[in-house]
Amino acid sequence: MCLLSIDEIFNKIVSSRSLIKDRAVLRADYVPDKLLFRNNEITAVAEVLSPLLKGYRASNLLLYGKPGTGKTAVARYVLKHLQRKANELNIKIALAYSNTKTANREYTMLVELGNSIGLKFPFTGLASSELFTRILNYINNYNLNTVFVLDEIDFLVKRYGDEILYQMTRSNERLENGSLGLVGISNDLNFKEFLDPRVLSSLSEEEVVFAPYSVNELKEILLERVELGFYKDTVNTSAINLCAAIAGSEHGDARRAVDLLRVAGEVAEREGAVKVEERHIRIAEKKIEQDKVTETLRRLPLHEKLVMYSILLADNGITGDVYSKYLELTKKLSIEPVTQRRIGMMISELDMQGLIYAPIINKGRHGRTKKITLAIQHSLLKQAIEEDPLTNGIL
DNA sequence: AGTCCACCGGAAAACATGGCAA
DNA sequence: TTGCCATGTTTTCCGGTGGACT
Repeated sequence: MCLLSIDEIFNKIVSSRSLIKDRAVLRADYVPDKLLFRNNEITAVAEVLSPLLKGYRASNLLLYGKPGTGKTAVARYVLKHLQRKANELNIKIALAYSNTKTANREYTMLVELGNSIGLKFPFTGLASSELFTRILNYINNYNLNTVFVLDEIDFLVKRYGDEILYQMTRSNERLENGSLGLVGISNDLNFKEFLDPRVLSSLSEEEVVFAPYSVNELKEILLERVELGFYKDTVNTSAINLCAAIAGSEHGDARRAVDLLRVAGEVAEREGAVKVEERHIRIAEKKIEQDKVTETLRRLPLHEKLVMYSILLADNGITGDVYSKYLELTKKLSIEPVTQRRIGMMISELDMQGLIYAPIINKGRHGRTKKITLAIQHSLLKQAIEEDPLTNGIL
């Protein structure tokens, strides 16, 4: 595996010219001092939130647009400046941000929001409604004008329904002091259909729609990042163009463009290149895809990993085959198997995550089941199994 | 025309986890 | 502590199903 001695590795790194000057600038969540091409949006958001500076409640606001169109960046940007201004004027406001996709549970989201306005909560054990009541009490007691930014709100709604949002939109009626304004951010343009009309009308008191960046705009954004993040003359112009073109062809996604650029830079550095070229972008494109899969696999719970491996063993198998392989594996590792019903659910989940294909097929006399195949490279899966101390016993 | 396979997927019951209040 | 509660996960139970086969 390891062909180079550790010394050689260090030497190579030291001697190779570094291309990247400031890695942080090249991360997708970096918020620049000046956001390009989003002035209208910034103004709109700032106007909606500005009443806070006078001690009034801010209207609820819905931001939507495709991924990587700057919604999160604009929200954070405005929040940052708002907080700064409030400090300057010595006005007490509380601003909280939560990404409901990474927070992934209603509970975790409330904990995050509570924490960032200064509350402490236990990890588990409380009802969500209890958490929420506490948050409201806190706002009430300290007379805070508050804004909650709920990023990727469509995720929350699709998974857990809009009950919690309903509570939130109604909370101003429960508050005697202070206020709670909501900023919802959604990637999905159709997610409104999932909302109760009462919630929708309240949440979208104001709306800002984010249009995708054009290829030229992407190019400008990349040029700025290159300027800040790379040393002079280390990125080929055609590489930048390619980067912008790739991201542009996928609904003008700036996040993707910046990710591509960073990874390409790393690839080029590692191979000791003098410049980032087009081919580095191509390599980066593949690498990002693979890393995403590896990361998803790594995060999979034990039994789902076993299911994945069972699918590999029973290639082209149907649910029954996969389940019997799975039983063998659990026996080998001497752990308790779960029921086939549960495995069926896991298979559906893995299918939704895009790790496997599991269409239902009819074989007439021979029943009705799912035909299951892996949707990822087998080697990546093997690697993930190997890495995990809980599963490497089955190899 | 009717049977019957091999599982799907909904619903509810059972179990587990962890805070709270007394 | 102990009993209680809410939440989340897994099991149990079971009705449902499209088409190859008789």
